[in-house]
Amino acid sequence: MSDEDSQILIQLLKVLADESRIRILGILADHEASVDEITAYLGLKAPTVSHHLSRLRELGLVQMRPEGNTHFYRFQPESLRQLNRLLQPDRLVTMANIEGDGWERKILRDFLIGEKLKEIPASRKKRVVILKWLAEKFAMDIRYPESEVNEIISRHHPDFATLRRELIGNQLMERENGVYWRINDATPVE
Amino acid sequence: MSDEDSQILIQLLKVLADESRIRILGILADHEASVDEITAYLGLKAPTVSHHLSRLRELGLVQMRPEGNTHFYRFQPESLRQLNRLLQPDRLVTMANIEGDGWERKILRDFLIGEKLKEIPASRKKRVVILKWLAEKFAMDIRYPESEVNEIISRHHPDFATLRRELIGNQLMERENGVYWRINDATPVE
DNA sequence: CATCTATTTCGATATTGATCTAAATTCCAT
DNA sequence: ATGGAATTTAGATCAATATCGAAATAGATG
Repeated sequence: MSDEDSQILIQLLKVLADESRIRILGILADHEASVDEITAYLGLKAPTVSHHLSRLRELGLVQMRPEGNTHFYRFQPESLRQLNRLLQPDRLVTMANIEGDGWERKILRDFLIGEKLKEIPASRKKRVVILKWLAEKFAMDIRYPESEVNEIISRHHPDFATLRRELIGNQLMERENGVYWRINDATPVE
Repeated sequence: MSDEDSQILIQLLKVLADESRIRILGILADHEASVDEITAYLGLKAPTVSHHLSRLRELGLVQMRPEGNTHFYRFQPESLRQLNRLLQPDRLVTMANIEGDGWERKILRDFLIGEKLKEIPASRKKRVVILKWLAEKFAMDIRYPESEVNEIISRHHPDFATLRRELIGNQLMERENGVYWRINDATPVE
């Protein structure tokens, strides 16, 4: 969904990022026009203009009305409003967070030597990746006393106190009366 | 001015029309980040990320803050607002109307054989170009009787009546009591 | 000073895409 | 039908550029 948004946004931007197509849109934003008329405006050959119009049409930026042999194109202003919506900073943030898991694997490669954690990442995002990996060392339905938690974490990194605290803070585990258990890791906290 | 706008707009769109750069903006819209951190997010090499950041920086989409050896980049939301402004339909129209005169020369090439008009263009815009060329056959400060107007137009095309009417209709000439004179051709009518 | 790390610069490669010519299509008119 | 005009499709060319490895730069650290 935000992935689809991202793809739509990029398609829109790619189609708009061309001087000829921008000028075509400028013409059509003024009045509907035929391929031939646009050809004259821009000094391009008909196949080129046709190609541009077809790309604009695919994304709903323009619409076509055939009349006999000539095709009249007109501008669809709503399409630009959609673009503006997708370009909101918060939309961009949610799109960026797709991070399909390709980069997660890279983080693991970077910070792990076998099962040993080289160091605790300073960046929060990287740290979450490591913590999710660490959480998987615990079974989903078992309640662990603190000593055992420490022991398990210690297999991977000496600073079990920090890591234990981070697991709680990032809601990958929960604690009550000195007993720990793993919880659903579906939604990382913002 | 609208030409500069057009160039800025296209530069902005070109820079944004890239998946990696959009994802970078998404990350930076969330929090400032170093090159290395972005590298990890995207799974790209440092030179690539550096290159993208430099392109984003040229257009003011991001800003850089060095801290020791590492460079922190942050997002500049105002830049996107500028883009939204430039994408308004009416702005697009004014940008398209630059038509520096390149296409006018093309129309003349297309419709003229020497001093003879092959045919009267059906599209209004093309027609205006031809009419402006035709108006130049008349001196600016002379008052012509209709018979002489017909004669002059006839040198270029047999249908002097239509062309004479069009010259008036498009306000390239004026008429009073059967006498015609050329007027300022500064602003074509909309 | 020597080294290590983060970033940038440089040069090369490989892909994408704007544009053109030639040919196919479709509609209109004779 | 045949021819002509407007548009689209197909194929080719050429320029722009995303990406990378190698090398240069600059800051921090011992």
